[in-house]
Amino acid sequence: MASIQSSSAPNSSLSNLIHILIVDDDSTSLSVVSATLKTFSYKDNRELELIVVTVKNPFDALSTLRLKRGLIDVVVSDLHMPEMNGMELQKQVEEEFQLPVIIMSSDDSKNVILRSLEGGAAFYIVKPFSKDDLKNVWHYAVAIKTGDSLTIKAIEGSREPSSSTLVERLSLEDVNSATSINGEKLSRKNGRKEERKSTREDQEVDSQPASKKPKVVWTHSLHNRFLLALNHIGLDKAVPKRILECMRVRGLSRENIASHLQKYRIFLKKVAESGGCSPEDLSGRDPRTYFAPSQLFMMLKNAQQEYSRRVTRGSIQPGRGGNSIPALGGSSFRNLNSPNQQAPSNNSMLQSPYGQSRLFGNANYANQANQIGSGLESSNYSIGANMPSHGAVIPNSPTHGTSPMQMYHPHNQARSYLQNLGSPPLINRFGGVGIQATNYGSGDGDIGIINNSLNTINNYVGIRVTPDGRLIGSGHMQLNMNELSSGFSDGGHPCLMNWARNGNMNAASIGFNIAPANYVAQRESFSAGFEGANQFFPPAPFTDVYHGNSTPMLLPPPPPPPQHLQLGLGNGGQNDNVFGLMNNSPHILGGNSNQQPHIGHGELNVSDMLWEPTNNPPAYQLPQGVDQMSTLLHELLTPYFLNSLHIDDDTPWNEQPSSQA
DNA sequence: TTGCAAATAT
DNA sequence: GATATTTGCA
Repeated sequence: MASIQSSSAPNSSLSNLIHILIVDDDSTSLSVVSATLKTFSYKDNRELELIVVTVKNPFDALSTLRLKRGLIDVVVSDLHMPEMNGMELQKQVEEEFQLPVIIMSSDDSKNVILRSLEGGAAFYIVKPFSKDDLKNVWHYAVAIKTGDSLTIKAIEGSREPSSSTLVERLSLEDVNSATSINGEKLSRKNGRKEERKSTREDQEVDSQPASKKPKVVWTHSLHNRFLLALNHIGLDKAVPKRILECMRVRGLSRENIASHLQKYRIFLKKVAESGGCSPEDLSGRDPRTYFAPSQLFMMLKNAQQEYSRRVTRGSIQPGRGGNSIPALGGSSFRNLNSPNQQAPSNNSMLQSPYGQSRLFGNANYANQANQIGSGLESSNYSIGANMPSHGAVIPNSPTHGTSPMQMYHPHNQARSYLQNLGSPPLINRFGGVGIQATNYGSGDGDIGIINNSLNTINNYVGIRVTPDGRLIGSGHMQLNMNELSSGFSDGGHPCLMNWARNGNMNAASIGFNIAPANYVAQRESFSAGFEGANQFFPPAPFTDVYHGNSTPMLLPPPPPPPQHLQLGLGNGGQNDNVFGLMNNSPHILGGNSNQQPHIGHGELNVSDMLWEPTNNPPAYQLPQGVDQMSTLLHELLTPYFLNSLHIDDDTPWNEQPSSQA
């Protein structure tokens, strides 16, 4: 029943074998997938041998899995099959074998895709697939076999013997071939894997629970999952238990999460207080191309398409001073929605948030050069992150008379999220995180242009922004917008997020710039520096994507109650004019007022924005360990964290991610 | 349950 | 010695 084809000589050791079971009633599809995957395994310099097992119906798939219990690493299944559809198969496979199932189908309807992902599909590829789609499958399989997912799997012990063998025999070449970061790190990584291995081995061999808990390594992908959970719940409401439920990672304990949450909060606080990273923290790191974890692919793809669609159709609202600012809202962070926000419907992803006074998480979809980097133009202000533009540098020059047609079109974007996997770093493709204001200060026409400066050397988390376009990372150096494209640590490739090489939790270097539009108009700066083969992260649609009620991960709670006003932006939502609050808030969050002097007229300070006006008591109490600055930073940084992940990156989250070969 | 901080592992 | 993670405790 099952046809087994090995991509190379059959005598290689099990450690180098990747078994993929492909299930499809269409034999053409079977052979295409099979053949394509094999080409990847041929090309893969990790010397991994691919064993493809193809079956034509789900029942054969199940019996093959039983027969080869523990041998198959990944299942790729067609969705629509006569006897049992792919999702039913997935359910069974998950239940019985705890194996990831990738769903493929020609059905590209959002509902189906999301349902599949919610149901637990590892990811979803739409037929006819491109080579890159299948390359992803390959990468995923490699990740499953060698990567971080096994970190947790090793702990949970949910997989069968052979997989432990796989883990144990993790080849060092895998790690070494990953990239040339530096020898020290690599050896450390190897060390970790070895350690993991022995932990698992001990447990298995002794078949008694170790007295000590195996250490959880917070890999990038695990951290990513954590961040997703945080975003769904809202940082202010995220407690370990809820995060745990949301993350749904077997083997991960509440304590693990509590600890990590603690660490993450410390990180945010540190960022908030320091205003960013020190140059030493950031220098010398080379930006990498990152992939997002598999489950994000489709959501992001959908979101991106949706955003493309909306932007293409949407109006471009002119900013003041004759500059047009692409306006596109859509908060990725539900808890930051305007208090007046209505609950998203199932298709809320499709809802245009135009005209709503979102506060954060707005996304712009910037495309070609000369589009304004980011920000939602609303009557108030917004902080947001741009959608990535496929292959385009996104400068912050304002768009004069931008036509919607200049915006990104979904047609060529549709698959871009999967394209370039494994390709060398491309140019900066990200729009910025930023703050923009149209009602800034006295309302005399200043327009906040967001400038997201992401630079591993001389940018900081720029908390303070000045109207003349300068960024002042509190206590640190100023950033000249013209320098944004220079000084990157790796041949000029901008880098968005970098964790400190030394393991410290250092912030991404993100700069905010608020400047009068006409000023910015003369600038030539990037709106952001973020590179990667897979720049697709749209922060906004995340929450909106979720609906239904099956998978917690995909099912955020309903939007916050109206009284939930985030960020201390005012007075219970009655007045969204944030900037009216600016001048009466000299405080710096965390009490480090010595670090950030009072900002006078015409200057903006994020802290100011976050600070509750003294005559307005906070609308709600933030939980312990969460402050407004942390919340803000979380919102701002998360998209970048998420975006900077390799699908198979098992680098600990606070280390520099490894790069794809 | 949570978050903090001490203890322990790496 | 510095960090990351677990564990104990209020």
